[in-house]
Amino acid sequence: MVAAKPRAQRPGATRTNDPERTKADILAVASQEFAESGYSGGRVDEIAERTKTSKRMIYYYFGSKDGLYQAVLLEYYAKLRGAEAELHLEGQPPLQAIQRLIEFTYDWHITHADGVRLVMVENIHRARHLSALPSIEPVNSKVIQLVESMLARGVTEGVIRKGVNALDFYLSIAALCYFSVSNRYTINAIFGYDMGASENFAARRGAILEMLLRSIAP
Amino acid sequence: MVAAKPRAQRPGATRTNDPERTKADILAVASQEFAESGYSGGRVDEIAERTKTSKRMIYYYFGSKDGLYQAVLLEYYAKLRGAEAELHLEGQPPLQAIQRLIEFTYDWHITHADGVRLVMVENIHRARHLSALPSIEPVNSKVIQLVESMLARGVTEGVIRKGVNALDFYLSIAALCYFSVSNRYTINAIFGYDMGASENFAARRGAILEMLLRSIAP
Amino acid sequence: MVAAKPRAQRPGATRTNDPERTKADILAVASQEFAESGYSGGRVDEIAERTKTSKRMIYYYFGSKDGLYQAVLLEYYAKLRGAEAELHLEGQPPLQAIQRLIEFTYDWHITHADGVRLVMVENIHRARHLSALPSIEPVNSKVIQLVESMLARGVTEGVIRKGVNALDFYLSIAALCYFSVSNRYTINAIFGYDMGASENFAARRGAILEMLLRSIAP
Amino acid sequence: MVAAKPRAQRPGATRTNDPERTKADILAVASQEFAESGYSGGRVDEIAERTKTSKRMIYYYFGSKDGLYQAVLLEYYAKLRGAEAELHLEGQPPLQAIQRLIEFTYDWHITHADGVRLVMVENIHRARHLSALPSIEPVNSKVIQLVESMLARGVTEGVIRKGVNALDFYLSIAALCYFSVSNRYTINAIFGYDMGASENFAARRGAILEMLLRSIAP
DNA sequence: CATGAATGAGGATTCATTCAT
DNA sequence: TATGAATGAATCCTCATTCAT
Repeated sequence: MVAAKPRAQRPGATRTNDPERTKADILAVASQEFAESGYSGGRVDEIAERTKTSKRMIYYYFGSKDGLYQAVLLEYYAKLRGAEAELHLEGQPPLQAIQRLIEFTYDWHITHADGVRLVMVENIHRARHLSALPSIEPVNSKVIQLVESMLARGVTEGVIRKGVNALDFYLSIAALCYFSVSNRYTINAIFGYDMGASENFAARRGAILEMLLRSIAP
Repeated sequence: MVAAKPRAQRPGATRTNDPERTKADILAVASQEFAESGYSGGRVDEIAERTKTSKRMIYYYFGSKDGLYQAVLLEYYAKLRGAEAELHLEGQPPLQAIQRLIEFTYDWHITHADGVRLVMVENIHRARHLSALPSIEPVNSKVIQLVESMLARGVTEGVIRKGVNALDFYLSIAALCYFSVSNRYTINAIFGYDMGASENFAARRGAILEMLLRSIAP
Repeated sequence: MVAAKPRAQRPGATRTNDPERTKADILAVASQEFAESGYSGGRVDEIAERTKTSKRMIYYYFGSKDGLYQAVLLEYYAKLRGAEAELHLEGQPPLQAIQRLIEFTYDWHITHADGVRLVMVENIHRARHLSALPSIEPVNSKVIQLVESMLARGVTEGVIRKGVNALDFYLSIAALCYFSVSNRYTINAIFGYDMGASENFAARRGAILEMLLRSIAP
Repeated sequence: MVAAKPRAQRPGATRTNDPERTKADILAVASQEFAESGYSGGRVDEIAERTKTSKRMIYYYFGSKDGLYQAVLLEYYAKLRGAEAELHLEGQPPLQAIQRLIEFTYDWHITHADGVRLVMVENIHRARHLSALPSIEPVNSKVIQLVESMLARGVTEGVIRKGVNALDFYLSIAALCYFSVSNRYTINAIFGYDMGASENFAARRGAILEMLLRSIAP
């Protein structure tokens, strides 16, 4: 007949027979889609189309759009916590460790814009999906305790002033690093400055680092 | 002949015949809806239902969902810029002016969570609607120049260190104040600390203020 | 979570699972609807209701109202060209072949009033949909070349006068046969003569045939 | 938002105050609109916008979309009949009169494509509006009687063959002339020949004339 | 495991028409 | 006579999801 194109699947869809690969494939595409368009704006059809498998598999593996989105979130946080753990800050001198943490946090956000967008989306939804996660263990972070011990050591060593609250300090690190990515577009529209442009990376990184370190100096 | 005759009006519907009120009513409801559910998740039907008028009027005045959303954005930014202008920071001593700006920015975000959410939504859309606004004048801010002159005066007076970049400094203010609202839910889910809870307002406000002021101290 | 679960199917709805039948069913109903009410006047809802399937399937198979209408057009022209090809005029004596073509054309239009109406509708739209058809091949006709060769043979055999242009002659055949159906209603309203009434078929058919044959007689 | 609208004008203030002009203006725009988009496709809003007056006036003068369309139809037919009457064929020699009628009919259709389109639209609607017209007198034509008398005189004078039916002959004239305009677009799409292009006017006009005259030659 | 067909319930948008002034 | 505001009822289209095989 004519232009009747019922989202048919690709004829040569290779039957993977590798559930883990299939799931990872779906997850990767879904992550992009949700990061790009939000939860409501994300289309299951679209995800299915860009996936090597069919739409039915999404439901087979993830149950629902909601389930898929949760899986995407979980994967993002697991990856982030994994990277944090790799830092091995415990053994390092406090100031150096703190500097490393700030730089890592900045670099992570800059290189994981999609993740930042997922977090934005999730906050729009008041962390509904995150809270509904069966196990938040992979999401939980020990970073606060870590910062606490680093600050304490720094105070002892006389390189950090007394009275810095670890939670407050970490939230400030997160805020400053996150904002560069999260608000890139509105800031650019209003102030004509693209925080996300690569030529501005280093400067903004330095400014954030300096501000944070000065704020805890003795 | 093929007569299609509209019925009487909705039972309790008051025919305002006051376009400005009607538009303002729609805008207020729409602002809530988009802040709550995002652009894609926001429902025109829902907005119409919570409005004194009908869905038809939304299209009569705003043309489309897109147009309505743009109007909502514009209104938010106009309100923010208006409030900024009311501060009259120019005449004040530099440190005091900066403190005032920081406090204002923090308070504004805390008391305008819906606005923060709109900005989040708009960033998800890469500021597409903001950029498409016919007149961005009400959106543009002179705050950077203001900060610049305050910093300069502070340097002259010896109360602020040299080398602080105005744009960087303002972005940091914005980041720290914005984040408290924008990421309230994910932070709470992960760290068990509610940045948005009223009992934490003052503490976080103080921490931010201290950090920012220390970072520019001589 | 936000589960939206479709109910059971329509009580009497038979799930065909036979795409070709489903598509053909939709096409048949749509053809009637568009012929009856035009493109703008044709209602997708109405088509869906008279179909064995649901409105959703129209979009599943044809993508849009436009796509459906195009498919209807294409089907009509394919049918017409198919019928033309069945005539096998090549082997027949020229005058007989021409007479056969005229009679066929008249009869076709008389018995395919809906098709004529579709062509009217399409001309109102300046053949926009026809031109946009991805494959116009089934629409293209070889009838002009056929008429040309018949006229040539007729001239050689001395039964047809020289100087008759094939395209002009065929357009006249088409015009005379088409008009009987296309303008049936306005002509009847103005002259009180119903070209489409069955008791007038034969007379009009004879008049057209005689006129056309006389016009090419030597 | 915009400033409040001015009050209504005082009765008798400067205004058009020329109902006939206003009506004619509306009618002209409506004629174009309906010819372009058909009855269902024609938009009252669109007509109002292109008119010097407001939408309300359309309803004031014509009552409804239907009434407006009827008025448009009536105006077209009145104009056509008026032009026919201007021909004064009665006094002329029969063949010359017939040739004049054919040429007039051809030229009229070619130069009144919008009228042809209105007739197409009306036939799609099975002349429903034409039939519903309160007075069809302006629509009725005496052309058949005219042709009848011309044919009769031609037979008497020996320049026209016996047995030509006046109604049939006139319908053929109409068909051939009308088709050039009505089916311009589909014919062009299928055969690649633009009957409506000015460079093809004369040729098609000649072909039609020759065919019609030959068909009634003794 | 896999797939293509199928679907109910919305979702945004448009239309002719009337009302208050 | 004139107009801007207002509206109910469609109208086209989309979405997440399930069924038969």
